[in-house]
Amino acid sequence: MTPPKHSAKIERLKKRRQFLAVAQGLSCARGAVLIQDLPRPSTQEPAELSQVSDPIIGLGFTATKRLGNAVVRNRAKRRLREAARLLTPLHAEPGHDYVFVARNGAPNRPWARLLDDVKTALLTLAAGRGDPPRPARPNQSRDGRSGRSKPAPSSSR
RNA sequence: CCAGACGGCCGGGCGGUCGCUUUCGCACUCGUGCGGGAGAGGAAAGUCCGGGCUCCACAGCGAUACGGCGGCGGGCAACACCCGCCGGGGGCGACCCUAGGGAUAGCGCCACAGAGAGUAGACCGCCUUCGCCUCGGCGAAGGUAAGGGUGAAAGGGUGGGGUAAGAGCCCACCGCGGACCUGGCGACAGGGACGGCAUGGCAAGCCCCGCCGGGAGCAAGACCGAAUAGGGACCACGCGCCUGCUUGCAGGUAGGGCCAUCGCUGGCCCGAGGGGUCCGGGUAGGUCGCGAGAACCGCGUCGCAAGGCGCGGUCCAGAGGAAUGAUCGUCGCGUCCGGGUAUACCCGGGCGGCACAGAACCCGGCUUAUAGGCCGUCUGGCCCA
Repeated sequence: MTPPKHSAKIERLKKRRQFLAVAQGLSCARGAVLIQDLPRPSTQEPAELSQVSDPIIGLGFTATKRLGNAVVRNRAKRRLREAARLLTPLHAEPGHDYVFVARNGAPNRPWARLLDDVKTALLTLAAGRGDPPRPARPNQSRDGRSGRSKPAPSSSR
């Protein structure tokens, strides 16, 4: 195992407000997972914030009802939680909040592929190349994103 | 052995590695570490009934409205549940199904077809009389409702007598109603003097009868309670001028602001406050509610059973974006392919094959979903003895 990049404390996001806030940040979809990323709102004074970045990573996990019944949703979130436990010490940015959204295939995608999905998504976000948030009440004009420099999503097979 | 009926049970096993929640013990740098224990279901589901619990409302009784229930007896805290029995229907049978009170309390409805569908009716027919006439029919009047035809249903059925032809017109049996008798706690069953065909179906159309029923729900409810804003009390400081008094308040005024701008006039508003300490309401948030119970497991006993009683033993999830798992190996099962000879069976390999489904305050039920498998009792066949 590679040594962790940092030893940031990990917190769980628990309130609906927190999830809605992170949804305003960058996002990146890879395979069976969509990850949203937002720098943490500073709870300290600006002077204190400037010295060292806030050493906390916030994590949240979501699965919509579209994915399946409660058993399927729980299984998807558990697998994402396990993947996040293994990979966030290596690839996540301290001082950021992440929300892992389960997509189709999250409950039964081969474990190695799911780990790869999470890893590449985290790296893409760390490089600041995620997608901007969708408009709040969208008509979903899908040509609005066509020109963006987004790598083709790895086709799930 | 085959086909089937009913009842009960299980619903992946084992082992690595890494984790989560909680509890106990021990450490210490006091929130972490180490060790031990416990940690989803038969439906946790749907949220359809019945309760516990909490808050709100409420003198008692009756009536009305609304909703629910509806054979009888028993069980239960209670029920729309369960058990046993009765009536009706289905099956060769084991068994299964059954919204099963009232149609002489009243209203309403009975499509289509048909002459007629509920104070019955007469299309084809049948019979009598009369008339005409080509002697076989036609027409008119009347009597009928057996037969045909329509329909889910045609105002009892079958047989006989009777008659011009017929008809409960009369008779027998069946059916129907039924005083009463017998058995049963009862639903009901058996018999039945007598009546003499009057009494069709639908109550899942309205309704009538009997019984039951306050409302909302753990987001119930209780407690703690930050920042900010607002409320109250007290303290000291300050507050142009006038008046009043209950001596810290009220009214007026100088002054200021607004009504697009300027002048005049008019209207409205401000016209003493800020600071400190304390108090109470309340938001975010947090804690409790929260699991020893109509509990579970044995044994005994009563009961056909549901279940009751007695004795002994056990402690059995408590999360909160929501733990109870993730992953790897192996075994088991299923399926596909190839081979051994075709069935049975065996060997090798593949599988992104392994049910329905996740506690959310807690119990008792109901309903619905469910791959595969096990056990028991019974029924109908076939073979052997």
